[in-house]
Order: sequence, then C-alpha cells, then structure tokens
Amino acid sequence: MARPSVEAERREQILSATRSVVAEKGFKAMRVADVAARSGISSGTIHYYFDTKRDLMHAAFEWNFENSEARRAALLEDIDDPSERLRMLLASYLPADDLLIESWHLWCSLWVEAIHEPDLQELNEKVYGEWRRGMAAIIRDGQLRGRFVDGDPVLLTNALISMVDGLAIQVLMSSRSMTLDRMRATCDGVVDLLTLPAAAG
Amino acid sequence: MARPSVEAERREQILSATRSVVAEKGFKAMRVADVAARSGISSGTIHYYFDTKRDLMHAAFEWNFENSEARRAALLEDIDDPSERLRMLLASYLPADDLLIESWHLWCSLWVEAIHEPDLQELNEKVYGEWRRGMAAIIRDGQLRGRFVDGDPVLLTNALISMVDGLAIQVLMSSRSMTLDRMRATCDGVVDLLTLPAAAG
DNA sequence: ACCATGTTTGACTGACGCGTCAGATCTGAC
DNA sequence: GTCAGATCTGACGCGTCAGTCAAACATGGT
Repeated sequence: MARPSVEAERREQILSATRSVVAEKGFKAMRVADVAARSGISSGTIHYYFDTKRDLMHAAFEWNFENSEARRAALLEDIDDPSERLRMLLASYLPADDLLIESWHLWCSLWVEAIHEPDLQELNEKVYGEWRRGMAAIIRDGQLRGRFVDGDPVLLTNALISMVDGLAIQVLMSSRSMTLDRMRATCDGVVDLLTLPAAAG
Repeated sequence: MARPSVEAERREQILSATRSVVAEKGFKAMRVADVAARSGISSGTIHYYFDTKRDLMHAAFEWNFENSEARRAALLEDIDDPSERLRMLLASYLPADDLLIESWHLWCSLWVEAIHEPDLQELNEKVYGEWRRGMAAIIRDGQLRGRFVDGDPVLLTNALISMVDGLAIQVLMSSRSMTLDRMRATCDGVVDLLTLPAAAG
C-alpha cells in the first residue's frame, strides 16, 4: 500500500455528518450535497466511500446503533438494585442531550424506512432484540429477588420498550403535553408501579 | 352555480387514494402521479383540488384522523365495566385490518414529518389530546369505582398511549418479535396489571 | 525522479417529478 | 341552441439531485 488508509476516519466523518443532517432536516429532505457541505468534503468523495445514498443511510443507521450500545453499556455497571437499574436504563434513553436527540431522529427515520425495506427490518430486529434481552434480564432478576410485581418479563419488557419509543416520538415532535420532563416522570412512575411497595424504600 | 359541486366527492376520492399510496409506498416515495393513477384521475385534477403535494398530505392526515375518530366513537357505547372499556379502547387501535393498517402507516408518516413541520405538530397535538382525554376519563372512572390501581391517570394514560404507538410501529415493521397477536396480548396483559385483582373476576 | 496506488474534486448528465397551462369537455340555466 | 362557469386533461417546463467521470493531487516506495 502506498499510503496509510484514511478510510476509517473519513467514513466516521461522513457518517457523523449524515446523522447530523438527518436530525436537522429529516431523512426525506437529506441530500448528499448537505452531507458533503456539513463534513467539509466534496460530494464526489462521499460517493467514493458509499456507492449510493441508500448505502450511506444504512451505514449511518448501523453506525449510530453501535455507538449508542457502547455508550450505554458502561452506565449500568455499578448499580445493583433492580429498581434502580431499570430506572437508569430507561433514563439512558431519554432524548436529553444533542447526541441522544440526534440518535432518536435517526431511529425514527429508520422505523419509517424499515416499513418498506426488509434490510432495515433486519437491523431493527437485531437492535430491538438486544435491547429486549437486556431489559428482560433486569426484570427477571428483580422478580426473582422479590422486588418487582409478577408477570411475564417478556411482556413487561415489550410494554416498557414500546412505551419509551412512543414517548420519545412525542418529545421529538415538541408536543406540549409530552415534554422531556414529563417523559422522565412517566418512566419513573411506571417503574414505581412495577416495584413492590415493600421493597421500594 | 351552473353545476352541482362534485368537490366533496372528488376530494374524498383523492384523499382515499393518497392514504392507500402512502400506506403502500411510504410518504417519501409517494408521487402525485401515483395518486392520480390509483384514483383514476389525471394529475392535473389533483392539483385542481390541492395546490401542492404538501397540501394534499396535510389534508390526508386530517381526513384520516377524522375518519378514525368517527369509527371509534361507536365502539364503546355499550360497555360499562371500566376494565372492559379500556381493553376495548386499546383493541380498537390494533392494526388488525387493512383500513387500520393504512391509518397507522399514515400516522407514522405524520410523526416523522411533524418533527420538522409545526403545522403537523398542531394536528398531532389535537389528536393526541383527544385520545388522551378519552382514555384518562376511563381510567379515572375505573379508579373511582375501585377497579384500577391508584396512580396519576394522566401519567397512566400517557404510558398506555405511548405503548400502543410503539407496539404498532413494531407490528408495521413486520417484526418477528412483535406480531399482531403479541401486541394484543401485551395490551391485555397491561390492562390486567392495572386492574385490581379483587375486581378482575 | 518516477511510479503505483489511494484519494479528492466539482462539473456534468440524465432521470425524475411537481406544478403549469392552454385548451377540451361537461352541465344546467335561460 | 347557446352561454357561463365548473371541471378535467396530459403534455410540457423547469428545478432538483443522485451518481459519474476524467483529471488532478498526495503519499510512500524504489
């Protein structure tokens, strides 16, 4: 090889710009030229690393997900109490800072695209599955230790995850009846509901 | 007027075709020409009734919502038991037939568009508000009659509605881990969780 | 110096699709 | 029958944008 490869760095640069543009303008309105402008790179170079706009989007979705997972893993390490673990896990999804908001934007775009694209459905399946496994484990553990109400952990997990998704959408839409604070309160309230009174203190 | 107005009929025809096309191809891929083809009307006529593609979409969103509300109102009339009322209300949102599926498609498109369009945010606000009021009333009533667990009815309502939204998205995406049946079971399971044991039988 | 290879550029092309428009057609009133 | 106004048509103009390409540039090896 004549030169050290800049590919990894350049791809990251492009994907980050993509996420930013999608978050700001939405997937539909995103243009390759926008990504080029935001990353300070010519449109030709974008196509040098990603054949089509669709490839670019798919890569951005995947990259965004991997980033999120990595960031989240560290959060739960030190917490033992199941109720607190669950609370913290839900809190980690709140669209509370710019990065998380951008991620949610991307995630919503993914959903709508995935409805008509099997490739993206696979990605959703993978992400949703991992998410579900982690949360179900916390709930199952809490039930075994007598801290949570009874009930199928998988059912509870699906209910919680879907709730978070639905809440986040409303927050992203700047709904007056669903602000970030209200979303936080709703998540906490539901955890309270699942936590057994005797063990709550 | 020289002729009886066909406007109402024609608009309905166009809006119905719009919903159908959006459900099939997604909002991004929808073309005015598609709507023309599906409704058996020339593209010129579409623009005769709707100035721009955006106007058409907005009208379709609004029309779809009004239709849904009307259909739903009748469902709850004969039911008295709060638990059953809640169960039935949630069930009425299941993407269980073609019409409901199309409505959900439109609804998801609305969300993603609304993130970047204040006009649509207003529509969401209105719909979400009405939905919320109806469900909160059922929950409050059930609590007064001692059939539901305690807890802020508004908080519970937001949790339930968001859950339904999130579940529906996964169903629309043909998720293997969230089928229509599973969504139904999840809704029922959560109603069970909110219903007091003594009153459940 | 020169080459091979990796990288970058931005002007260009070709397809695509919204919205226009000039005229055709239909309907009821008189 | 004729007229006014409503309705309808489909070809076309025009801007937009993904993707191409030929040429330029950079870098490290020899």
